[in-house]
Amino acid sequence: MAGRQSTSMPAGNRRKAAGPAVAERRPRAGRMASGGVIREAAAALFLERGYQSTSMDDIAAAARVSKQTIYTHFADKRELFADLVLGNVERVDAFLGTMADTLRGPDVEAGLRRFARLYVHFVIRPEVLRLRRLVVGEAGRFPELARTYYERVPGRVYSTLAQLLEELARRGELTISDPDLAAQHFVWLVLGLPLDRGMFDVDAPAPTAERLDRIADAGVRVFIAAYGG
Amino acid sequence: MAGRQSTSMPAGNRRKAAGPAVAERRPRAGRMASGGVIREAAAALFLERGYQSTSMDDIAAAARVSKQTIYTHFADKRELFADLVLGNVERVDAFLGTMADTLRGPDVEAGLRRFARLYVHFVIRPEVLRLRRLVVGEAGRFPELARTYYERVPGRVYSTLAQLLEELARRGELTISDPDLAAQHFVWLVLGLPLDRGMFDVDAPAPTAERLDRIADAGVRVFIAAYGG
Amino acid sequence: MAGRQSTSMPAGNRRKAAGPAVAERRPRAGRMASGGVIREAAAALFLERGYQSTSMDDIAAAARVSKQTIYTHFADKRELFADLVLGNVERVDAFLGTMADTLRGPDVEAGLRRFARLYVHFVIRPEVLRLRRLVVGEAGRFPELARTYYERVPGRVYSTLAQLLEELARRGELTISDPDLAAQHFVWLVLGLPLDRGMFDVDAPAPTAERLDRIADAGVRVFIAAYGG
Amino acid sequence: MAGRQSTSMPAGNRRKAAGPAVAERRPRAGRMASGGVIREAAAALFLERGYQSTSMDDIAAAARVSKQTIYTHFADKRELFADLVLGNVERVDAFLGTMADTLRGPDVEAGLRRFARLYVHFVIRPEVLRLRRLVVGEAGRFPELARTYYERVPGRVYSTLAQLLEELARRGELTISDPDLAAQHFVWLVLGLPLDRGMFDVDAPAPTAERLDRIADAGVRVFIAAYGG
DNA sequence: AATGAATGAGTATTCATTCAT
DNA sequence: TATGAATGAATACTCATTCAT
Repeated sequence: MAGRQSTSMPAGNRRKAAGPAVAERRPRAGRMASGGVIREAAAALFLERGYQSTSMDDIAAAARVSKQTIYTHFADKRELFADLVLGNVERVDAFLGTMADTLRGPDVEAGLRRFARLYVHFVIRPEVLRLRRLVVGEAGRFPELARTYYERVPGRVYSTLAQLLEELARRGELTISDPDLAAQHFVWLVLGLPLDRGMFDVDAPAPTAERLDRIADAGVRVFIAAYGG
Repeated sequence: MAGRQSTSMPAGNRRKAAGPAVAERRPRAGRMASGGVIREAAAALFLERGYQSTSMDDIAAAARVSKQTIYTHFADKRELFADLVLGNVERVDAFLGTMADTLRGPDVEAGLRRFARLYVHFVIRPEVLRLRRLVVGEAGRFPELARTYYERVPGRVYSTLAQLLEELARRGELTISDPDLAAQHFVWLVLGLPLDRGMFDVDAPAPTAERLDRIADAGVRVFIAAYGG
Repeated sequence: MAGRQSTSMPAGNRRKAAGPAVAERRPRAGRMASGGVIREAAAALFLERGYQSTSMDDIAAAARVSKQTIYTHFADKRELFADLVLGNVERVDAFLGTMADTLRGPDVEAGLRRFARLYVHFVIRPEVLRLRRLVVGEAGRFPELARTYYERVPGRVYSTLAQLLEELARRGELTISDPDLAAQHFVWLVLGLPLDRGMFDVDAPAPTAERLDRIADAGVRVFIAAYGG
Repeated sequence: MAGRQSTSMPAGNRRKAAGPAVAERRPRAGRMASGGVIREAAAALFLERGYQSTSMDDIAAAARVSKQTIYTHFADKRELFADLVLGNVERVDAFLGTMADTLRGPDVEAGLRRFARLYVHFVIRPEVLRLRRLVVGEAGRFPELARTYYERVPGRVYSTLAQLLEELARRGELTISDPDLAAQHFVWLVLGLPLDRGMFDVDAPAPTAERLDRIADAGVRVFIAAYGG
């Protein structure tokens, strides 16, 4: 939004007064970065309004770019959407690293608690919830994309967690027969309540950090009762 | 929901298959019952294609009714959607009753297992998953509706379960300090894995009954380890 | 206004008369000037059929342009209508200049007679009457527009006339205490009869030039009897 | 509005036998008055929103009557409109009588002044202006109706006035060669300004009674200057 | 006389995408 | 690389009118 055109001309009647000289033009600062600008504009709009309610015109306007310029960078609307959904998958890597670090330490339960808290706070962020809603809601239209998102984003957390749990089991810190299942139990004990609520209640204020911590801790307690020692 | 049309044809592409004779047209008697027909047609299409991808024309065609007839029964498209989402809420009652029955019995763990299996099978049905995806995906456009759905459908299961667990605790069969939280733990231990996967993977074949049972049982085992006796 | 299309065909039903070959289609060059074409087509149709009875489809067909092209040039139907009503206001300027010239001369009554004849002929033209009917008829829907039209078109004539009359009074040629009122008397003595009839009788043949001149002269005679010397 | 039909019997309900339980029915208080109720509802809506913007549904709702009941009383929408426009023509008679009375008296100028005031107040009433706008605006769709309205309503005033003026001229009170033209001059001297403004400015507050009287008096003064003695 | 249900044609407006420059 | 102009098909919703009861 915000002060959208540097020219002082009352936007809208540019049509006729195209201007004589070409040099005078070029209002856009960076010129080249269109791709990124478009990507960001599209992402913001998709997350805010959904896929179908966001038009290419909206995106072009938000990116301050002509519609055709979008098509220079992206084949079609689907691609723009796929870019939003899968474009930041690599960011998960960072989280995966932190995850391992968090879990490490002499006190297993404390480690699990640290990770549980980290994870629930991460997932409950509004933009993550919105993306999740978006992907789920468009799963009918983009089945492949939804599946891929699942594998690449939460799926990688699950499998990494399973590996780490298995390691702890091998070290005798936990008693686990099926590490994948155990990972699922851990995740849903911690995430189930706030994530489910968050998916349905759009306008609800996010739970407070304290509440999230308590939920995480309670989940870990149950997990330890079943898999501890 | 309910078997909407005895014909197995995927409503909507009738246009081409107009039939051989023109005389064959107008099979509908002329009066009555349109409301129900429309409701069912709309429900089927919404679940199949989503809200925005289903047009009023599609619904009219599927219901074999003129478009305006839809508008005599429903104020607008939103109302038709709300009808799908909240129109069958009372069916939950039946489930709630069964639920209580299922839990009853001398062996607590066996009761929980029966319920867990019942619940997971219930929730994993394709039409339930589709409705869930639909509501979540349109939560941005229909926040109130999504919230209401949450309260009336899964919410009622949660609170009923919490009551039943509390009762068991009072009878000394379980050790529970926060029944609502315990109910959430139970639900997500059992449902988390298949529901999460089901939400994202549209085309995936439903898990086999055996697999679901095993998942349910495993969840109950963890629950008992934490809350048992 | 402006002779809009040289073809005498009643624009709009070209569809059927598509011509023999398919290659013949798309006669419009491809670019440019659409704005003007649309404007003219819309004006002609609005004047002929009225606002509500003219559909955007009609306009698009008459302008030989796709419907969406209309929307790239004009925000909505209202804007197209406003363009017709206020788009040619500046043409009044020409008339205002002529008006002053006409009135000038040694013989005041002769000058008034010249102006009266000019004015009545100007106003009684079918397209002016149609526009007047249109604006009045849509005054309920476009109150602001009707008010503006009144101020900018007849209103400017009235006030210019008042100024000129005041000048004549200052020179002792007329006796006028309230120039605005005198201008109104002049205008309605001359215009009242033919304009009122013209507003109601759509199909009536326009009065002959002689009849209009006689009406104008008679009006001036009354005016002079009251305000002369 | 007022019961326009002199027959007190409900048009034609003999066809069917009354049936056994006729007394029990009668949900509507007045039963018979549907025609009138519809007429009034339609009139109010047409005047408020215009012809095209008033739907038969609107009228049915406002009259608290089923849509089909409207069609029992009126052939179609046009007839309902014609009824509004021409249905109260006979009221002009009352005005015509008053008009003659008003003009009578020893002082001609005073009589003309009385009539001028009466007339301008009559015509400037909002509902009269609205009807006039409506008829003018729909003159394209209902040319015959507009012409008839003109003849029957203002036209009768004009011709009656012409007769009365001619009589005065015959009595030597005025000097008039063309009574019809003189009547037009009178009418437009008095009405021109407020009627023209009133037609275009929908929302404008009606002129005060004093202002209208002053306008009327000024018009009469000009008329007398030209046609007096 | 009155109704509730139904209809087919039509309303303004929006869409993702392509073309010539 | 970027654009403004153009498009055809689709969108939700409305209309005056008729049918069977």
